[in-house]
Amino acid sequence: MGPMDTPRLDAIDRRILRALHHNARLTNAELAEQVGLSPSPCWTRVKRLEQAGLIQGYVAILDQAQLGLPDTVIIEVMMERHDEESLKRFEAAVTEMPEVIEAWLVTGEYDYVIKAAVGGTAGYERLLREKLYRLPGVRHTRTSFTLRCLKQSWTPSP
Amino acid sequence: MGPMDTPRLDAIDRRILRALHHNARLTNAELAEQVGLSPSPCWTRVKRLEQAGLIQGYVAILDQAQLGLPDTVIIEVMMERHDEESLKRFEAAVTEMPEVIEAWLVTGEYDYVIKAAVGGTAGYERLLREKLYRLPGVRHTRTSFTLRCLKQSWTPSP
DNA sequence: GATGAAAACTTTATAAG
DNA sequence: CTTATAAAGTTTTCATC
Repeated sequence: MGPMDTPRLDAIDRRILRALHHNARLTNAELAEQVGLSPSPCWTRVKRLEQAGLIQGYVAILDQAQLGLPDTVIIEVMMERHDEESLKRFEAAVTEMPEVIEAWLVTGEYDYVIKAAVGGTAGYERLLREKLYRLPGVRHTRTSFTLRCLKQSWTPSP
Repeated sequence: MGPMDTPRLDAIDRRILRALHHNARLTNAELAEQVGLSPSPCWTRVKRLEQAGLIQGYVAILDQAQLGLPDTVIIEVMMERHDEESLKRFEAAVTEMPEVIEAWLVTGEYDYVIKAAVGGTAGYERLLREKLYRLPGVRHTRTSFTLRCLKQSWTPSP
């Protein structure tokens, strides 16, 4: 089930990836038709792509506004101390927060970039004051509120 | 098919969302078992959640390294001019770039935040010099290379 | 909400061209 | 690769408790 050595991708593989990236619930028959193959080789290719780890999984995309968290914020975090201990604790805590959608260790002026879903400025303030700033080692943060999403993909276009 | 008025979510709805957020290819029978319902009411709820727009879609998650774009960068962009015309052209161009995974209009010092997948520093330089800086109206950018992903979700945890 | 049943379709495997 | 076959499982609808 883990990643194996990278297979070369031909045009049909790319069409399969694009189709499933767009709709993960296509049936094999529908997919085969879309990519111009008969069902049986199509099925073989999908299994090969899954086993090669190229397809990592299938997820449902939910509406975060209807889940009560309509606003997306991007928070950059600068740490005071950079010892293993502080960073590990910070990372573990951030990973556990349900409003955190994405978190990266990055190069540059700041140490981490976090994308979170919150309910307005009140929800943001709560996240910042009650959660992030209570974690030891946080020196400074800098936040951008998102106003509009221009593009949201879940992987680069195949 | 579009979003309707928000239904209240009970505990079972949340379990359905969590399960499908984790694996969008569960069969209705498997899902029903996981959430403690028999298949037919489970199926009715899923359809209701889809029609309410709470489930926006189902996507396959692909391995960007195997697609030839192993590195993720976060690029903040400051514009020179903020007239409708310049912004529209910029947004249209960014949206079309296959390496751009996500792009937001934001508040704060910069105007846009873009997440892109590139092949190393060479791929990044190409994106910046051959694509982003050729767009009219771009004054300045500031990039963080990501070193490690701590968390990657596709919506906040239900 | 649960259950059960039936028809249409899907998955998965295999065989043969 | 294609077409064809077949068994097992799944979806979807509908009737009934």
